[in-house]
Amino acid sequence: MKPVTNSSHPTIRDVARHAGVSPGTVSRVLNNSPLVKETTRQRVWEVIESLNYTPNLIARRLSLGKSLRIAVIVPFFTRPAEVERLRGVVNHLAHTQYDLVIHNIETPEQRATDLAQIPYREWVDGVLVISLPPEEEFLPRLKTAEVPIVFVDVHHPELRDFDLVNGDDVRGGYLAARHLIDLGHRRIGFIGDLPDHPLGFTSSRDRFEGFRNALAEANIPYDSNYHAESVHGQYLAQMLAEKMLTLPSPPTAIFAASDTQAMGVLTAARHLRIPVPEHLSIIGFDDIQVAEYLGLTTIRQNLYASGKAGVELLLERMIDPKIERRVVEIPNELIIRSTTFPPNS
Amino acid sequence: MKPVTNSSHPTIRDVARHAGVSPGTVSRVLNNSPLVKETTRQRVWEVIESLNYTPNLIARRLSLGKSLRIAVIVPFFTRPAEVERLRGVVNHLAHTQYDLVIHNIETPEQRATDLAQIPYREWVDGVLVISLPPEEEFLPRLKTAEVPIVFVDVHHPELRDFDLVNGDDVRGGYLAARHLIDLGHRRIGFIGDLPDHPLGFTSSRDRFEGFRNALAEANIPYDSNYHAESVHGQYLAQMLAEKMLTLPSPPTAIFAASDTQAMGVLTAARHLRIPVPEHLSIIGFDDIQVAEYLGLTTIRQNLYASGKAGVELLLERMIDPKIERRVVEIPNELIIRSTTFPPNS
DNA sequence: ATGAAAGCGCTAACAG
DNA sequence: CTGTTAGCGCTTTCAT
Repeated sequence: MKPVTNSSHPTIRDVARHAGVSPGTVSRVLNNSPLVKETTRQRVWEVIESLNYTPNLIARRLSLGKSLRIAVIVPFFTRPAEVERLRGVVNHLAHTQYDLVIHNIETPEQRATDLAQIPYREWVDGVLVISLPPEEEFLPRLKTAEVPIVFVDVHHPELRDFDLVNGDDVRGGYLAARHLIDLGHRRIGFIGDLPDHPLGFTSSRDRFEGFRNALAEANIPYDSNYHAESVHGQYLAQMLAEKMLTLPSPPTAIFAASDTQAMGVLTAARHLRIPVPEHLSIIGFDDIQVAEYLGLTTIRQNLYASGKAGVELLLERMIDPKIERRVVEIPNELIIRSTTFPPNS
Repeated sequence: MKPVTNSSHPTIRDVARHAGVSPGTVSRVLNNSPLVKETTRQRVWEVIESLNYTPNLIARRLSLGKSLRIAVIVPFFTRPAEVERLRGVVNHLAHTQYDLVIHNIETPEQRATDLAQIPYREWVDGVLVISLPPEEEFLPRLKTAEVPIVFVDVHHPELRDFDLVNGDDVRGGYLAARHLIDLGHRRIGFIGDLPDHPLGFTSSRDRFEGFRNALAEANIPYDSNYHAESVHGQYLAQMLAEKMLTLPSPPTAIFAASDTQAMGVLTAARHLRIPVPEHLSIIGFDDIQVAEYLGLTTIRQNLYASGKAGVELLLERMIDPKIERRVVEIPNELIIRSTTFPPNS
């Protein structure tokens, strides 16, 4: 064959020839084997540098039987929250010999093919799944996968055997509601995602659960008028909020399951000329970048840390698959800014 | 050797044995070679499926002498604008057999090592450089690189030989200033990045150039009081704006070289209780996602399209390195929202 | 301490 | 149409 090989690159054999040693020795030098005479090592290194030789990673991978790659499977990776997690992943991985392959998932079909095939077809050494609950039918395959898999920000009862990195959405929702209740609010609305998201996201549902817990604890009865859900998005949240705020007895505070949706609520208030926070308190979730600009009170998740923790767990497990299973919890934090205030009526 | 090979994977030889053919034939089947009998093809496919065989890409790469990977070198990839470009890249690449390796650059040192080494050490088949002007000393290496390199959003006089995808920042700046001038503004401020950015970004400078052109064309003299620069960032832009707006004769409009900086200007106006747009018009650049929420008038760059165009050029050149050099221009567009208005005085 | 040689899984030239 | 074979560049036993 005549491979379209990257042309003029010297190979390990060239180095060996120039240094008057065997390829094996050069390999040993490259891998810092202790069993090579100091003078030889020197000579080899000199040749390596004069030839500007760099090992071919692909050959190395094949020979080692390792791909030196990890895959990250992430939905809508341009969303602010996912990007921040990814940054944690990318930056941490930059110090290692591992490559990152990003699989962006935007439909259930994509998830199906990627989750099912990646561990096999792509020959990766590890997989990081972010924010993406697996479908039931793939669970068995995942459990018997030959490569380690770590889940970040996915809550699923069947993941008891995997390393996990999670924020506590239930607790986050509780913190948000608690804050409003402590301020004196009793009529509190919730705006979140539909519970049956095609990709099965659970965060909105869990945040709502925490929210309800806090209300129950404060003996505030659940009122379905104060509960609205739609497909994720700022504009739809705005519609829901406008409806809720024109109720005969509107809420004095609204908890949005994400900052994006909180922005929709802010717009609704502006349209209806309801002063925030004087007549309406608003709290979001995530603490995405604009939240600070908007002065939005919110629940912060340390997204960068969660991405970083995910790779760390994965790399450790790749080194030793038998270590005990770990669950890392990334704590949420209430960030009080200027959209929450005691109720006015 | 005893490679930690991905354990139980069948190889091409297993398939061959089970199908009673040679590995070569299996390879031909896999690669859709026309020179294989239909019945054989069928039989081989059956075995492939029953064995759940999938080819080892690493071996394939080594044998082909191609890495089937492309590298993208991008600064601060979490910035909204870069993310959007990346999405164009990732989504377009998902349909191909190529992997993406992301190199996030945040310092000149990182750029130096990555730009210099990637084409060699990493064995990639192509490189996409986003928003990152090369340092002079690396230009020769880039020009003689063995792999195709495409630059997206980098303006540099020495890039005459490369495929390029660019927005026209000068024209964008012109459009922005022109819009303000057409509204009747004469005292127009500019807030942008420092011209000597360590990574050599040129966009702010070019936008300013277009801005000045428009002013000159309208016979508005340049006033250095209305010109302020600092390190990129919302808060610093806010400081500059506050200073500019408390001048004895403050500008009636401000052009910020990015939406992020425009947000700083908005904050400054709010602090100083200057009504926008009645007493102060503000126009930004980029049309990042929040711009719409804020009602910010801005210059839109079609970022997704630029990322996509970048990979397309790259893939085409990888197929045929001898095609004529191309320059794709992604047009800017003035998006008028509610932060610009005729001057009030 | 070093060389020789086999092998990772695949492709492609060559022969038939 | 198909089998055989060499080889991609590297690592790692096994000898010496």
